Amino acid sequence: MLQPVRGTKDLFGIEAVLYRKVVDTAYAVALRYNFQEIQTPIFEFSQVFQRTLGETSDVVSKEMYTFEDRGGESLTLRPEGTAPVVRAIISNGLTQSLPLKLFYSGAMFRYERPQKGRQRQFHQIGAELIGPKTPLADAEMIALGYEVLKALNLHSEVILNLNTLGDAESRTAYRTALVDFLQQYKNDLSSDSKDRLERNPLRILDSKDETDQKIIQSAPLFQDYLNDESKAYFNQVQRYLTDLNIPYIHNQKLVRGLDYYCHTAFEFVTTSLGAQGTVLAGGRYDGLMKQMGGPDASGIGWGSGIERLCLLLQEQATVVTASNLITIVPTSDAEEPFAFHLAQTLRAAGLYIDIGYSGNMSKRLKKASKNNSIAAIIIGADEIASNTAQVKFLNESRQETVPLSQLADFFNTYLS
RNA sequence: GCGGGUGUAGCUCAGUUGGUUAGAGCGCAAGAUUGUGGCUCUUGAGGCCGUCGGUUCGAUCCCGAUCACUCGCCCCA
Repeated sequence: MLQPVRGTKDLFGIEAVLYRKVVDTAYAVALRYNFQEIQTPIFEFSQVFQRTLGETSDVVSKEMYTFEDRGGESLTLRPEGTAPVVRAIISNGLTQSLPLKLFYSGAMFRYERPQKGRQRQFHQIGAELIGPKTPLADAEMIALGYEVLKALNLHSEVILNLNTLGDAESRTAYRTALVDFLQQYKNDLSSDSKDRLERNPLRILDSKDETDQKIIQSAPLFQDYLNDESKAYFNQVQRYLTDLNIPYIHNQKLVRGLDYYCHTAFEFVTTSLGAQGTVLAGGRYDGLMKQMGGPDASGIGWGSGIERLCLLLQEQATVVTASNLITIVPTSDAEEPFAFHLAQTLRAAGLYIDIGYSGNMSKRLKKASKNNSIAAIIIGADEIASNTAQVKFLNESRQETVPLSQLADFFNTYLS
């Protein structure tokens, strides 16, 4: 059996249509915010991800497609979009032209067990705003995400979860307090959480284990450890969102898995995709650029899974928009050359033309119905002799004779 | 990476308590219709019953492994 590689998928038909719709819609919205497109290579030196995402993160420790090329370099298929974009900014000296607003779409790769809404090769749209460190930037990025979802008519299916991870100082203070607190319950924690206590204690906050949750209830709260600056920053972001009427919930347990995040973190989440409910997510990453060897510029960005968006679009039964297709129906094989020539002429005039290929006339008309044509142009010996065509409107049960020379104008007028 | 479920036609699914040529509906193709689609009727094509191995005189069916899909965990988009 010729199977595609595990966790990969062929895209065609309605799925391909939806995929394109998502990308085109998102880019059109991003353009209104003055985002420019960027395309980075599909793979990078492994260091790009290892150094930035955090050695203990799941992505780096078990999910990367890493391989050695023939020159002995360790390369990795990109598991996410932010690190390559930041690398590209440094590589190309774009740090001279901050602020930058960049939009991308493309394939990402993670070696995971596939599930609904989770593939090994998946595709993201994403946006990064690099330079300004102001709550306005955070709010603008969230607004962009919201507007993209809105343009796809998905905003009502999704809830914005918002949190702050504070600056480095606040986070370190809280982390210490949390670990101190959890140490006393160490033996009661789930095995996953015991592990997390070492690697990423904040993650324990959103554990699904019941016992963990009970313990967490009396744990110290992040907001009590935020310094004034972090608090003020987050308050301002919230004020902007409220002012823009973007609904959200402050989810104090929202933690993001990658090392480079700080301050604002957000996820648009749906309940209708099972365990993979996160549809568009991101956050602020102030230390990333410097960590990668660039200047100390801050940034905020998000990524969104195109496949997940498409699943949601399918669930709400999106209607395929009928194009204005017209099918030319030769009454027999003898009229095919003439019909082909006519098709080319009409296409050149800007019309969408298909040809009914084989069988008797009945079959050819049937095909014109099936491909959703608005009309059939019937060409037989009589029509050729009289330089006319029979135009049959397929959803109006109406038919009229039109001179061949006027066909293009006839349809262009009809469709306008 | 861990645990559960499922694999029969392009799609949705029957079925065989182990026994010649494995079924239906939809879809596809041809015809009924020598120039008129959606409805109807007739006919046809299409399956190594996911793959490999074991048990058996004989396996699509029982057993094992493997692969894929799926649900949950982990994690994320």
